Amino acid sequence: MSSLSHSLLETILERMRSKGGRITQNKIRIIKALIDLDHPASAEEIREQANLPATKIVTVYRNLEVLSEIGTLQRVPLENGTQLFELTAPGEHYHHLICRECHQAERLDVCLGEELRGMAEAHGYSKINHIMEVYGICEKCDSPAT
Amino acid sequence: MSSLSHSLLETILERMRSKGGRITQNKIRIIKALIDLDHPASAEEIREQANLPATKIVTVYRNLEVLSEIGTLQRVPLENGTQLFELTAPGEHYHHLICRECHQAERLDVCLGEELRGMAEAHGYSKINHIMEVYGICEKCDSPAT
DNA sequence: ATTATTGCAAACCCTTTGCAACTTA
DNA sequence: TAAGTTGCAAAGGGTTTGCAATAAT
Repeated sequence: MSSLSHSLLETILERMRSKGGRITQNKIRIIKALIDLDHPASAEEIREQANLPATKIVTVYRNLEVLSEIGTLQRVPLENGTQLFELTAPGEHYHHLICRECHQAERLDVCLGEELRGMAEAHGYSKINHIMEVYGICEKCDSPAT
Repeated sequence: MSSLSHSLLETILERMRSKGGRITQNKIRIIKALIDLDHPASAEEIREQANLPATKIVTVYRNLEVLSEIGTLQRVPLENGTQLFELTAPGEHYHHLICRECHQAERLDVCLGEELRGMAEAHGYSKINHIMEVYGICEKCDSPAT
């Protein structure tokens, strides 16, 4: 009952505390930035959205790592080998449609999770997860340069 | 009729020639190595399989790039942000079940290509492709250390 | 006080690039 | 011999690490 009244931010902060972490302004702003962005973004974009120009990018990465450890961060691979970061509800994950030019990303409502888990287990694998991302050129980027 | 008698190696060499490329021992050995490996591998593993200890890794990358340009190379992202390379029939692609410890990878017989293309086009995207990879721990890596 | 967090700077890893020397067709 | 390929060496880009200084509980 009490947990139902918890926002995602509060839930995350609680998880951080319970593993011995301390709550800093950086952490709060970074989590809020991820919530506001609501789509995969680079560490740099996250720092900008969090309005933390003085905070070093190392620190952003370290805080993203903390989010990853408590199971509430998804890493989204791009075709060029870099990655974006996205906040998820603990234990959840998403799939996206990503423009390979502007990196705009929208969530897709498809997931083969159950099927893939079944196949992987049949092959003797454990601790299974998966990624699925769709890449293309969005309408905006496809229109003739003006 | 004539093309039916072409092996994948010959097909690829022909494509290379027709775009002005020259056929070197490096190219032949790298392609053969990819065919023999028959699963995603790193540039370094490919050089080893090709038995080219004297060939610089730059050259391997450059030849992989050529394969990519003629549409017969797939890049497989790992969770750690690096990538593996795999030969495909021109225009084809695969999905895999990959051990996140030993990087052993097997092909999976699933593909949502059509559905995803439809969804992406409905969102106004063009030049669509996608990745899907399943990660886990294989039986070998999961058994207690001996 | 104790322990986590931050900055600094350098290292890291894979990959790419510029340029000159060398092959291949 | 003209154009593609290779090696060399260095740069690149995103990410990580060690260490000392700083800040949160």
